[in-house]
This record gives sequence, structure tokens and C-alpha cells, in this order.
Amino acid sequence: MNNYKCKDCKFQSTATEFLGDIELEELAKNCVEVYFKKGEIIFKQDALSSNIVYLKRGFVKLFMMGPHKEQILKIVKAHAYLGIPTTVGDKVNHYSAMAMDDTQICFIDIHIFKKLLHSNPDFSYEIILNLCRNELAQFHRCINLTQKQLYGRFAGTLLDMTRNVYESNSFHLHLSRSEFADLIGTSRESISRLFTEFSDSGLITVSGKNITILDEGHLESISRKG
DNA sequence: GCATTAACCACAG
DNA sequence: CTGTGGTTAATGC
Repeated sequence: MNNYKCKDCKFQSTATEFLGDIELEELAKNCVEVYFKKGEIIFKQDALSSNIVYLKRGFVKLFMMGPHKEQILKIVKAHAYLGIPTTVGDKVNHYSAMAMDDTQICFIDIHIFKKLLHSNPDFSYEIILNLCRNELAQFHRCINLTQKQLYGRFAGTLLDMTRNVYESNSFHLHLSRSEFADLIGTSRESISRLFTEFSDSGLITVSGKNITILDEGHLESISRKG
């Protein structure tokens, strides 16, 4: 246990901003900060989990093992809780989390987290708000993946990245081509072809993992047509 | 039939 | 790990 102070944390979640000094003190006593390097596993599917994980800095992929291959559930950017559904919803993790770059993580004891949920309604409401928005995003992603052909899925995912994950027209992808394939349920080869085709059509610029969105409007129509 | 879509395989940087 | 080409199976006019 470190003597880290949550009160002075620059990376506080919107929920913990509703906590008072005494609550933050208590949180600090039951919270450990850990750094992860690219590729390190933060928590693992099927393992017991007794911590709520808060991502302070960096990018993380959440993934689940399917019958044939791994499915990437989502890419999470900093200032987010990672394992609320899997820690509160069951004893074991239903999915894994891996650091996609240098990340800073807080492990929060589940008991103190539950205690705060019971005692502070503003805190709880903010957590619920997060979970709801997350579920809505997953529903949209579900539609994107099940009702569209490859071009539409790819365009839709690029739009999601530029709007919601990286929040920029130009970004450095934290995924390999193979991981991108696992994100939208296709093959590594198809992703390669998609990148060159979209680049040749002037929709995006690709330089390794650096992507620039050039024609958001056209991507939008490809995404809508499916 | 013929065209399209997308996976699988192989091989080369 | 990527990009490309060839092949192939499934599906839709």
C-alpha cells in the first residue's frame, strides 16, 4: 500500500470529484497505483478479481477469447474505469485487459468502492452514467459489426476512433493490423487491403500506424450503406 | 452462369 | 509484422 493521495490526483474520474475529503482519504488507503508497459496484461480472463481498475493514463484493449480466436471488445482511453462489469458482475473476469502503451493504473479495493456506491449518491450516479453511456456505445458497435459488410464496418470503426477514441482527424493507432482485424471480426489480410484501398481512394492517409482521416463525409456514407 | 465478397494460403520484404 | 497475389467458397443477381 502506498501513501498516495487521491485528493491531489490530476487524473481523477468525474465520479470521484463528488467525493469529500474523508472519502478520498479512505479511497487513497485502499488504492494502489501501478505502471504497465506496452503489451503487459492488467487483468486476465477467468482469473479472480477483487479490484476495480481505473485507467489514469494510456490506452488499453479489452479482449475476450472466443471459440476460434480472440475478440477485441474495445479500446479504452484514459480517465476510465476498466473492469466494473467484470468485477462487480461476477467473481471471475469475463475478459482481459492489456496495456497498449505506457499506462498508469489504480487498483481500487472492491469493498471501498461498494461502500462509496452505497454512501454517496452523486458518486453512484456518475458511475451509472458511465456504465449507461458505455452500454449505448456497445449497442452501436453491435449494429456496426453485425449488419454491415467489411467496408462499412471498417469505415464505421475509423469514424469511432477519430470521434470517440482519439478525438482527432490524425492519430497514432495503438493496434497492429492483426489486432485491428480482431476488433472488427475479419482477417489480417483484409485489413491490409482495406488500408491501401481507402488510402488510394483519398479517404485516409496511412503511414505505418499513423492514420489521417481526410474525407469524413464519404466515410460516413460508406458506414451508413454498410 | 457471372459477379461480388471475403477468407485462407503462400511468399516476400 | 505487413502487403500482395492467387485461389476458393458462399451468396446474390
